[in-house]
Amino acid sequence: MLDLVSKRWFSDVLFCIQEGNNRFKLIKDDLKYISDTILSDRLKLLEKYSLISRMDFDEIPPKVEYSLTDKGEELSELLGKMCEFSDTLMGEALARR
Amino acid sequence: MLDLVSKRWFSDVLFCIQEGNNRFKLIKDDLKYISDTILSDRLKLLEKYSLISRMDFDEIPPKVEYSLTDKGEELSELLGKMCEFSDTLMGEALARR
DNA sequence: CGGCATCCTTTTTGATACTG
DNA sequence: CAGTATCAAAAAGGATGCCG
Repeated sequence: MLDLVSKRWFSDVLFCIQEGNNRFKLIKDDLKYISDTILSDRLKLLEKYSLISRMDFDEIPPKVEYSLTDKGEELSELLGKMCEFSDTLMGEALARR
Repeated sequence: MLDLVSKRWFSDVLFCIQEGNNRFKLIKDDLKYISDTILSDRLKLLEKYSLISRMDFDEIPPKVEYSLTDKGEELSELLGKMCEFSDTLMGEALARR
């Protein structure tokens, strides 16, 4: 799990979907500097561990929608806590300089 | 923070110290495959963010003891929760194969 | 639009030897 | 004992071009 969330962009993609960016392009545009390769990989990982679900409409041009599963929401909350914790930590580390 | 915990051995070292391995060599022996370089680096990071405290006895041969700070304990708990969560996730992912 | 394959760059990790 | 310095290896990330 730690290996997972520690991957660059992983949490970003998760949070991004949570905020309603449910299409490949939407996520890509929202995150700006993520590459196709990485976004694709992270989506697969998220799906592999049932953190998101992938809905393919089988249309041309392709249309695919992503959404968080309950587990995804749960993880998102945990990560949120880590981020809060992180903020206080980093704040103090900065103040100490 | 995520960048931090995602580094290889980072959480291992944290947990290891929590379990009472308070010396460089003890940690190294307990984790077996960690290199000096990495252990040294992780200890510095942990100290930098006040997750552990480093007590140097200024003896020869050198004697240094590490222990978790309150923040370290807090992080350790959060990581514990992530691991629990992870276990159920991975279990299910395995069961699905 | 939603990707994958290829190739290249950057970052991280690790092995070894050495020091106070 | 508790590290550091140096260098080599591996992993991760990214740019580009292409496809159904």
